[in-house]
Amino acid sequence: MPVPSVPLGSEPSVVPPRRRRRKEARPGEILDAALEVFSAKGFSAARPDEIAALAGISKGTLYLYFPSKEELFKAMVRQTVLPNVGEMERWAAAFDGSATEMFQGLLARIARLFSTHRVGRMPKIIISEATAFPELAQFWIGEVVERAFAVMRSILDRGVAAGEFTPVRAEAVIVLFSPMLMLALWNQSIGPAVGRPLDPEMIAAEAARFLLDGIRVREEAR
Amino acid sequence: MPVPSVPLGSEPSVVPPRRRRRKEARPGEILDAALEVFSAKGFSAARPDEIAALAGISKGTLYLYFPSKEELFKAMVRQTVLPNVGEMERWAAAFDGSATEMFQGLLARIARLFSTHRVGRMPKIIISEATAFPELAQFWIGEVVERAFAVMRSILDRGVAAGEFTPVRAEAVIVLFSPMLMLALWNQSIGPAVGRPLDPEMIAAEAARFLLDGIRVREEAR
DNA sequence: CGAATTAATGACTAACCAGTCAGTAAGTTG
DNA sequence: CAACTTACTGACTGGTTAGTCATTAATTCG
Repeated sequence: MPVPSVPLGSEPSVVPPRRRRRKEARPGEILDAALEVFSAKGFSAARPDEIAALAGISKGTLYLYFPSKEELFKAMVRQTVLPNVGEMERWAAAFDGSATEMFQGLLARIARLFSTHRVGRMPKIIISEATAFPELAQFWIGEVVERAFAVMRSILDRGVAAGEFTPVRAEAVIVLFSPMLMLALWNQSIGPAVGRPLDPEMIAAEAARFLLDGIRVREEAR
Repeated sequence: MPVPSVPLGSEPSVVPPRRRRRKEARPGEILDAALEVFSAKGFSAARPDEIAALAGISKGTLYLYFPSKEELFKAMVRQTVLPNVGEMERWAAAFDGSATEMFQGLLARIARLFSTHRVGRMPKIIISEATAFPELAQFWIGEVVERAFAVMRSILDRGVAAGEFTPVRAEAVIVLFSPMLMLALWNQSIGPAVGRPLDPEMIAAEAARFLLDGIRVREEAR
């Protein structure tokens, strides 16, 4: 019996030979595995052998597609992050509503993205590795931070123009993002280690409330 | 000339022999060097040889004082962090003023601490290593996060009691800390790699403004 | 079907590194 | 000053790992 028989009732697909040639599918699978392992262990502790095994290939094959561990790491960051930035920009460009609603919507969107998609793991990775890979940090600033800040600025400008918002200085925009970043960092490192995850929706809602109106009681009397 | 002469005008201290016996001073010096190297490279990439060299001793001596790299790491975290938490608690207990002033004061204090003292490097280290050292994350939660949250809660309670603040749910307290944590993380990883440090005082002031009153314009009209 | 092409493999190597320990010398005691 | 104690050293070991390459086998083409 050289070829194992396919069990009755299973998919009519072919039984996979030990070594399949799948040049097109490999890079994506490798990058998926790399995200998994890099985000769990950090750059130095992640082993190419483990990434390869998770992708269902040998280490030699991994090095056929990526010239080094470092290049693999950078490619993984690009593939994970860039599509999501573009999508956020399109959402912002098409948004129809008040600046307040848009601000709340942006935070809620980021919270949902971080909790459902693996981009949520990127802030932790970038912060951990920025010192060792300044080049990566520069890429991150240019391709992610700048573009996210631009989206936030467009919301603020809309709000100021409509008389909804007070002006906000450019250097302080990061403060408006900080609760969502904290959420991602917490849920990807300290939270799981301690069994106390944060609820993304609740954090987004509370952050929007604080940042829009603050925790002080409104002065009713003049 | 077996003993090199001390140059005129220099300190009247003895010329250090190659091997000095300084049992009392070593642990502290080693922990300082460890903070330096661990915060620059992360746990896995930091080499005991390098830490020892920075502390002015050999690797063998390092292992005389700490049984392993991991124990050295934990001792370094404890020594760096604990004294500062206690000081913050004493400040809070002695504070005399409105809740608003206390909130602003706390953020300003944290900003100053992070920019002048090496505790500013701890958030990055903890977040990076929490997955690999769950035990460390638990220590951090219990000894730092809980106590910092308690200080913040005391401010919020004072504010609510005085009619200054609206009530804030316990799970959302982290949002009030997030700008200061973001500041520390940025200035210890992405910022330097990209030549764009954040100004701590400005971030503290803007964060306090946003969190107290929000970015929305106050409704003058009823 | 047989030859040619190339995707995939995994044993190998060169380098690295945490931790050890036999030996050295600084300091102490009688 | 001699005998002793102990802080300190650094060459070494055992284990690990990033990256290589000769070999194998899946696929294509004539």
